[in-house]
Amino acid sequence: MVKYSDYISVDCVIFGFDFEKLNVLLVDRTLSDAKGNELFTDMTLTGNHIYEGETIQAAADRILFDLTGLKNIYLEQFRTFAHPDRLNKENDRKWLLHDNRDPDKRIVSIGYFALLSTQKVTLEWKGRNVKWVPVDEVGELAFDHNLILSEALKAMRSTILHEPIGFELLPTKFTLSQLQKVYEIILDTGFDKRNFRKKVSRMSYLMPLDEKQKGVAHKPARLYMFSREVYENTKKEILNFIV
Amino acid sequence: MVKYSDYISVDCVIFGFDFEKLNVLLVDRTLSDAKGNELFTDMTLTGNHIYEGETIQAAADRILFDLTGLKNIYLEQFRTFAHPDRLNKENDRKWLLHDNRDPDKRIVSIGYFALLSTQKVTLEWKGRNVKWVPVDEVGELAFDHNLILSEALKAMRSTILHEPIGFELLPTKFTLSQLQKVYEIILDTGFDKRNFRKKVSRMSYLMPLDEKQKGVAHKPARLYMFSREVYENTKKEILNFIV
DNA sequence: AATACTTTGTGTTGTTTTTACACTTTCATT
DNA sequence: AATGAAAGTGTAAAAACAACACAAAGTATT
Repeated sequence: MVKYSDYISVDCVIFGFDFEKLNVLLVDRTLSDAKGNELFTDMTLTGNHIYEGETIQAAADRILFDLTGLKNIYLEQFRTFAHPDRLNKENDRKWLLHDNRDPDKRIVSIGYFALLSTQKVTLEWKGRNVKWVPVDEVGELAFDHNLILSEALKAMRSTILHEPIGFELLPTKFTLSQLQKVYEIILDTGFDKRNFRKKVSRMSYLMPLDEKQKGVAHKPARLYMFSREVYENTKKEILNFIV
Repeated sequence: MVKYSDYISVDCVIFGFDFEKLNVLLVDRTLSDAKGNELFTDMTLTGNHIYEGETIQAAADRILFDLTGLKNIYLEQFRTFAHPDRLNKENDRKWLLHDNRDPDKRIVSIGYFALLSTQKVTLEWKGRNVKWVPVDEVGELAFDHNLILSEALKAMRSTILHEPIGFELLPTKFTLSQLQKVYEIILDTGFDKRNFRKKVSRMSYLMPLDEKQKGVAHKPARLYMFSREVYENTKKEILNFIV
């Protein structure tokens, strides 16, 4: 087994959009005593240690791959959490002791958020006990994970206003209505359909395909793709994004 | 002496504006051998350890106060640096060994940037060997501090586009021309004076004072102040900032 | 006292962007 | 053949943006 730094960890706030709601991937945490009786059960964000010699970016990618089986998904470092009491709740101390760790040792956690479409993920991957929870239905989490989640949301909302990352929450091919829905859900607002289309039609990196939705009980919508390449070449011209 | 965590540190990128250029506060680092011969000299950003039990925000405030004698200045956490080789340059290893530290131990550094007017600071404070260097004249720095500086600049430019932090680089009372200059220097662009004034006149949190410049060899300009209080109450309405 | 110098402070016009708003088309289902 | 459901499209009024020049108010110089 590879040795890891026991004072640095990475927490990934993995956001998944399912065309209806914004969800976050949470892990079940259950602690049982020696006889197998359940002491408590609650949930955490997805996090892990960093191995010796591993960069934090690589650690975040690894965590993401372990949980979703996906590579090359959008990942952004947004904030680091190092409050000396951040692991100090009663259940957290029990959990750490059970894991032979010193609950009084400060652990620095570097926060990343990831964006993907829930469609892309098979949660049965490696049989992890993880599940999607709508962000507005998340209850009390372990450690300081409610704080980390709310900071991740804040950072993500700020980024989505200024950079084209809405696409990351959709399948590779998507319709304009789906894109509009992404922004409406995340920014908790509504847009006029015609004005929204007028706006995004100015974005040269939003590429219309010669392809339509299939099997829908209404006029099938045209599909689009996001071209990061075109975006990188034109972003100097673009000042305001959505809103 | 208070014990500190030897694996976490805070680096503060302290930006100071002097009405002409954007500067960063750097510290001289000189290593001498036992006989007093100078082995090398170079510069670092301002950073320090975090004491046991101290929050990182408090550590950043402390570093800032130690160097400038100022409290309540604008401070923003922008990124964390934890590459396993970040302290691995030859001079850095010598420096760490001289300081009885293990150069192979990874140190996580949490990056903050601070904004202030150079006018507010007396560098003779506590006789520190620090100085202002224009950001476009900074040479090779110790550790990974060139990377940290450039990431701080990127983050600061991004924030200043979306949040009213330009004021933080000026004295409490300032003129509109000084404010315009801040944005011109930092964004490396020019604005039309009338259009700039039209834009900022819409910001209710920019408060005109019944006071004018004194002792200038030309028509004295009206002074203004930034009201964070008004801003906090009105920011929901504000969508685009400068540019 | 007059003049030169420097920076402040102000308005209009044409262009672009934003906002508000409704109906027809296309497909699957019954 | 009719129904239901979302796609797709244009216009007009309001707001914001970009480009542009000159008189006013003070200090310094003579």
